[in-house]
Amino acid sequence: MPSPAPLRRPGGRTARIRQQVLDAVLAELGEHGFDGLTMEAVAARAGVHRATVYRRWGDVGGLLADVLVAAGDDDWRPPDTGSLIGDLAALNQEIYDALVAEPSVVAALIAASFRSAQAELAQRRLWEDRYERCEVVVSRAVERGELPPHTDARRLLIAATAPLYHRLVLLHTPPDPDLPGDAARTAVLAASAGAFAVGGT
Amino acid sequence: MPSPAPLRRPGGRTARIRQQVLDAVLAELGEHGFDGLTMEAVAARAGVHRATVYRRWGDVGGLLADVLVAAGDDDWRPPDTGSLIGDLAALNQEIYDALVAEPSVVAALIAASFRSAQAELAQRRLWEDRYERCEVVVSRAVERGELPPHTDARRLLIAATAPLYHRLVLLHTPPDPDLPGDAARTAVLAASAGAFAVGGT
DNA sequence: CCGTTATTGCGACAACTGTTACATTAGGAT
DNA sequence: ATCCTAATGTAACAGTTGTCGCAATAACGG
Repeated sequence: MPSPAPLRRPGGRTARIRQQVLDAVLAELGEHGFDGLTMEAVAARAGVHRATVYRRWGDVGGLLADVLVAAGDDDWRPPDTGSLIGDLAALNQEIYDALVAEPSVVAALIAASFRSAQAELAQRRLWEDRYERCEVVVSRAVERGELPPHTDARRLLIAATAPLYHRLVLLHTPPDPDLPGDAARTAVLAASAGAFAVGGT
Repeated sequence: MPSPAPLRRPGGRTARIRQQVLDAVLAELGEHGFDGLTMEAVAARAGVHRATVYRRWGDVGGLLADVLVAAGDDDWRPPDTGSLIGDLAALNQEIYDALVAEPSVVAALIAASFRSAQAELAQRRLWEDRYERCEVVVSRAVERGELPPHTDARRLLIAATAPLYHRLVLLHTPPDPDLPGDAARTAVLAASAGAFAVGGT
């Protein structure tokens, strides 16, 4: 006889409460930013008792981790504009918009990844997923003949997007509308010069 | 009669206690990372009463901000290897070493900048100072004829260093010894292609 | 519909955090 | 040396945070 199922009850109330709590987290995040995110406030806004939130999510990091897991369940796809520079510029524009939003939920999630191992792991998985979905941008460019074969897609993508995160998230420089396009153009130039060639080709 | 001096007493005991506390912060940071940094623990290790730390620094962010201010008072200069690629690679190697140290004080300070406006401001000033000192690397390369004049030094430096921070701090990918050199090489290729040209030249 | 029990609500509790008033110490000037 | 007072030490305090045992509720299987 197989083990008679773990006897979990994810239906009805449990699912409803999870949704209420995650919504409350996003709302609190939007209003008070990450620093203002308290277990107490989340529970109150969700109309749930403190103890419930503590029991199911443990701490703020657990809450954010669950939010990140839920955020990964979408059908996002990278832009498809017909050219590499266009795709990268559009992708960077999306990132830019998310980062300069006030307050930025994305920035708050990044901040959270420094305070909780759970959130950090969820964050890493989400990012891995996003970059993997983006690799098609590079393969399409290769097919169009814009790039040499054996181009390291990941390194190219990181070169294109890293300056955005670095300036807006770490350096906290004031937003510059040229940033997305400039970074995209720089990466394409480097790629054309063979900066991301892999193997001995 | 001019105002008779603010009547501060920065000498003797006050200076000594500041040093004790800042040392304690770095020590705690090295042992328990940023999450383990408590006002209580810092005070205890410094042999000072809690109330003193609260009065002078306010909170953890204030402590880190003061550490960052103290960290800026040094005579650091960027590497001078004789070539742009060499300078950037050496610079990136310094950054790499600081970021992969376990535990990394630099990473902890970055994390702190997300939790405290004070620390964030101090961090921004320190970074501004560092990047400014690095601009000589670019001007030397221009003088040597390695780069066209009117090259945007700041954008070049950020393009060279951003991938390091992005991978190691945000993406948390495992350390790769090739990273510093690869990022430096990519930036130089882009620069040679005129990616950072400024003005109409 | 009924019974089992996972899940939540509830309230009390200890531990921790940050503040305050007052006493004590020591820097700096005369 | 002596005085003034800035800076620190001390202890008590309210507010917050996280945990626990127990009662109430509702999901799931029959």
